[in-house]
Amino acid sequence: MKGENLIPLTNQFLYLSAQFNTHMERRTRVRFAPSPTGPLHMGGVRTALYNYLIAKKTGGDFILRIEDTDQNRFVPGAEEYIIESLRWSGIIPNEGVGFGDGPYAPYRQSERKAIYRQYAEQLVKDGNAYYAFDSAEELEHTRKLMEAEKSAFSYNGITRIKLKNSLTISPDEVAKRLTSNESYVIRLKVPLNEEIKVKDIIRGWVSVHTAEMDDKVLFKSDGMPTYHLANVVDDYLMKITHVIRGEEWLPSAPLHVLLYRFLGWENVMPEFAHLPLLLKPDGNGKLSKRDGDRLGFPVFPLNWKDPETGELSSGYREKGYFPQAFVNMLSLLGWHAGSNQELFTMDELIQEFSLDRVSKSGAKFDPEKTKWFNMQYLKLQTDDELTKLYLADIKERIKSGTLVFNEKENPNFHFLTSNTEYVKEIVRLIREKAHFVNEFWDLSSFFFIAPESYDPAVISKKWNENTKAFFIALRDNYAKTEALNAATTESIFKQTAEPTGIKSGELMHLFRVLMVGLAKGPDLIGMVVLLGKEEVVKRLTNAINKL
RNA sequence: GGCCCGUUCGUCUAGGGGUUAGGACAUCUCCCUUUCACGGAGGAAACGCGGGUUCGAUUCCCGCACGGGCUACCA
Repeated sequence: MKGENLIPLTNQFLYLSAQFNTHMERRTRVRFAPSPTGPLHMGGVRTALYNYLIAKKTGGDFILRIEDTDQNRFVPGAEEYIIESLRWSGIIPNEGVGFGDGPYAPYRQSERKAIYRQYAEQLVKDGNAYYAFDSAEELEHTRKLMEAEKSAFSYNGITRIKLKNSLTISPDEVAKRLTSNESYVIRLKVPLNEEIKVKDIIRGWVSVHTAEMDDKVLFKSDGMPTYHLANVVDDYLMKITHVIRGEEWLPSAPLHVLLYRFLGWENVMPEFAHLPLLLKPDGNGKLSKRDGDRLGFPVFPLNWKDPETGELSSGYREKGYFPQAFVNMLSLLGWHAGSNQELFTMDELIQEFSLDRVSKSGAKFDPEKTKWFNMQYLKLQTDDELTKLYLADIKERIKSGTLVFNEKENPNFHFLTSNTEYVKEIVRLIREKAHFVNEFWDLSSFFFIAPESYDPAVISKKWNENTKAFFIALRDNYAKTEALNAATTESIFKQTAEPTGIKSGELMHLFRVLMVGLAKGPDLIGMVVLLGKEEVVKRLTNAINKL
């Protein structure tokens, strides 16, 4: 964010365009490139979001590419999960797996398998890579041996001359091994004594000496490329202009720079931006699946059921979060608009977002603030929208059988729970008390189901012969009234209360408990009016008989 | 261990050579209210440490400490 990086991305881009013809007229193209090894983590959603925002801001393209080069780690359903997560979050790629093919299809690396080999072989031909025949077991053995001597093994410029590869074996022998069925990998030949510099939009220049780098495998013995090769090749082929990814990739960025150089693509190399990590709320370290289970908040956008263990991990969607709240919260984990604004629509995010305001340090995730965000979005909904959501929630509760009640005591239950107007009135009374729509039920179940018990703390303290007499009188007076509206409800209450000499606050409190069973809830008068004369009289009678 | 990255209230962060170091969540107090929330007002709360540079450093530089990431034929 300092020095040269002060120039905003877009300006920086224009600035570069003026200097290099190769950058001229390059349309912004970014990609989100997860591997389908499990459910998409919320940190992944944030990465996707930042990519999306940059694309939209610059009128460019946002691509979803599936990096499934590791056949061993494939998890069924993971790809669909990724697609569904992005869709729910409103982060919609305009090209890629699940979102329609663009001009660079296919977007699944396993389907691009044939493409990578030629580049790996080109690298070998140019002397920048070599065949290596050491088996995984042999290398593992060496690694263990050196570990025992408290040093680390690295396949690099020093060790490669002692290992089994095309640099140490005669060309004839190599040719023989290649044509026979012996398995081999292709490794990058990292130059001996060089400083590799990577320019990162967020961190500035990062440099690493080649002596610290190892000869990474580019092409595996199963015929698949590794991440490094596939990533660079695809980014080049798909004309990616900005690589925006998690910080865990920063250490391998110099390797990627080397690859661009050796492949002759340095002039169209994308710009890099390595995002700070999302950290667990307590202690330190990367936010992981375990933390959600342990601390009771979702780490994933959607529910996920592990196909092997059957273990269920909860998602923001199923917990009742609005996708907009989820995205808004995510946007602010590591980015700041520079103003005091915290609530952003997606359009506003597109407008305001820039990579040079992304912070460098990891952000501890705060589940509490996430709830606050959801409440803010709840407030933004209309009564009608919330009614619709509440109705759906009730239906779901009935369907799942989590809602139990006495059918005889509540003959109107099904009528009430499907009465849109009635439910809307309830929503008006309780909406301000909730952070989530799924809290509505607990805040208002008494509108559908008459109380069967009464808060004992209040009853034992305030229920006596005098108050009982009052409520009998009140019941009778209400029964005699035409209808209960706010005015009559209140005036009759007062008229009845006055002669008793009991504080009306006390009586109100008791009245509430007799109506709903609890010592808390929405406005009492509003509640009574909504329940209606008949129901109020019935509930009073019930209470008088029971207590 | 090695390499790389980072470090402002408990948390997310703003800021930046001279500021009463700002905001938000959480927390506390008060107000609103029959209650619970919501809302409003206010409070407590931070520049990791040591050296430089400078008239002056939280801000710039260097060390250290601490934290994190990477160190696979995983991404």
